[in-house]
Amino acid sequence: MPYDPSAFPPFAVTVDLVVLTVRRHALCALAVRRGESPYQGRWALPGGFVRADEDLSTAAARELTEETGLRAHDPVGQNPVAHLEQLATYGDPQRDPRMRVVSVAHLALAPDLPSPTAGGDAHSARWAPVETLLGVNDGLARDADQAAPLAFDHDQILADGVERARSKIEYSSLATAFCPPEFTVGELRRVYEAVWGVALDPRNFHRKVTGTPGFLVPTGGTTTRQGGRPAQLFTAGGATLLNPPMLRPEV
Amino acid sequence: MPYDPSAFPPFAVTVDLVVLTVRRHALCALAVRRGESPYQGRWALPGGFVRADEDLSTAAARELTEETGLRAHDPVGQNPVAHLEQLATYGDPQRDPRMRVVSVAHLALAPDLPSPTAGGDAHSARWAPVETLLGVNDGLARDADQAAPLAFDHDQILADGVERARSKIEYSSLATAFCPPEFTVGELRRVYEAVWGVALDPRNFHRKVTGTPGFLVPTGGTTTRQGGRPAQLFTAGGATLLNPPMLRPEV
DNA sequence: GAAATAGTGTCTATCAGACAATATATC
DNA sequence: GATATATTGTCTGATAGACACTATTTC
Repeated sequence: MPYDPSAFPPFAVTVDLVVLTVRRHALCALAVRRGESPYQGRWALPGGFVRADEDLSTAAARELTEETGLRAHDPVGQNPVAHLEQLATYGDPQRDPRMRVVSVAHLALAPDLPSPTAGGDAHSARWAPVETLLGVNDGLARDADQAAPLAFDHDQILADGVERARSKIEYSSLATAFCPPEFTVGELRRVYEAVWGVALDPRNFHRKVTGTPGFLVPTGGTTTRQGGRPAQLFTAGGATLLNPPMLRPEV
Repeated sequence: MPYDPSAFPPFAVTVDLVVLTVRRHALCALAVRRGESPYQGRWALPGGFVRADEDLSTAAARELTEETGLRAHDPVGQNPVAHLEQLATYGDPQRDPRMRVVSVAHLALAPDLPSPTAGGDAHSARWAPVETLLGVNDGLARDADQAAPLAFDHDQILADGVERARSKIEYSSLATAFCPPEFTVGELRRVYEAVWGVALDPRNFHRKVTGTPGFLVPTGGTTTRQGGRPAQLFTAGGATLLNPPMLRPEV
């Protein structure tokens, strides 16, 4: 290994965040409008530099809190809690026109929030459906506010994050990260439907999730916030891996 | 985003490689002995600096070729071909005592090679069973050549790479990356057995893999290199995702 | 009562795992 | 023939998906 600490090529290291939530039956991501060049005025993923004494996951959690007020895995949290994990690292030499920047992308899954906190140093921020941000269907899905692709390689990062979320809720209990602390089976099902973009049979879904040990723990309470017959309330159980998995329907 | 190109904290960026193969019925990883401080004389994963004009995957492929002679995904390769993918990025501020180094670890899966090429700048190199390198069973599995943990955080990186390989062969055709271009169902089964450390029923395995469309393509030839009745030879089919998956037996 | 959502039960095709039986090589 | 591996077939229990039916709320 050619370690020569005095002569290594200098890199900047950033973290970028794919923050996903489910709003109004759609999978949405947090986007911020860039206030400076390059890509000034374009939408981008939130992110920022890793500080000199900071771990990558610490930097990601800090950016998440700055942008959304969410805490990552806060064990004693009064604050809303989000799931946070490393996604992938992007280091094309040309990805930032100014200098060599390696970005360690992270994926955050959060329950529906009232409205984006345009905090930190973001010029403005919004939740937008991932189809809108990515311009699926040859750009037809982009609306007036989203005519252009995301800045840098953030389209690719967002697409990778969405695919990670879509596949990971199959074999883990991660879908509960999109739900408030207490939720019904129907609310959990609507999360799966929004993330996958499919319709699921409510009866089979109910049988499946309540029959998987450790997935859901009934709180004893009920709610009727969806209308109709009152539904039992659950919290996420300790199980993180679902066996057997909840498989995406074939297309 | 607080981009200030003139005042970003400087990082060194490296790639480290988890190169896995199956030798003598055991899952083995490539380790190199460090010739310099820190961790001089200790075993480590192969790796090196990312060059100033080089993509991360390019750097990983270059290191792989330097260390093993393997080419990553060579489309017109006479050379042996390996599967190469990004694994995860490790950036604890203390992981290298000399300076801030962020390492983008990659995972390579290769067919059994004659012997490690002690090429590049590695002092020496060897294949060792991952249990030996990781010292499972409270260190009892480490032999005389492997009394100490790997250098830096390479124990963690190796463990993450092994777990990635173990889980990924469940739902993808990646196990064929451990096989030569032509292989039998029995050889493929012994790959699964070595990677997972379990025994699989040869009859159910055969029915499963030959019944999954696109997984295996018969070449028409047969071989008897395992003894017993001649077995059909196959090449890897185009399918990359296995549906339904090949599930690891419960423990 | 109509409509909506929650929850249970039933049927069927498919699949995983256990294992009998046959095929074809080497020793 | 003994032994080893390959390959096919059979049986059984679990599960996914389709869907009938009941329960309990709001309008």
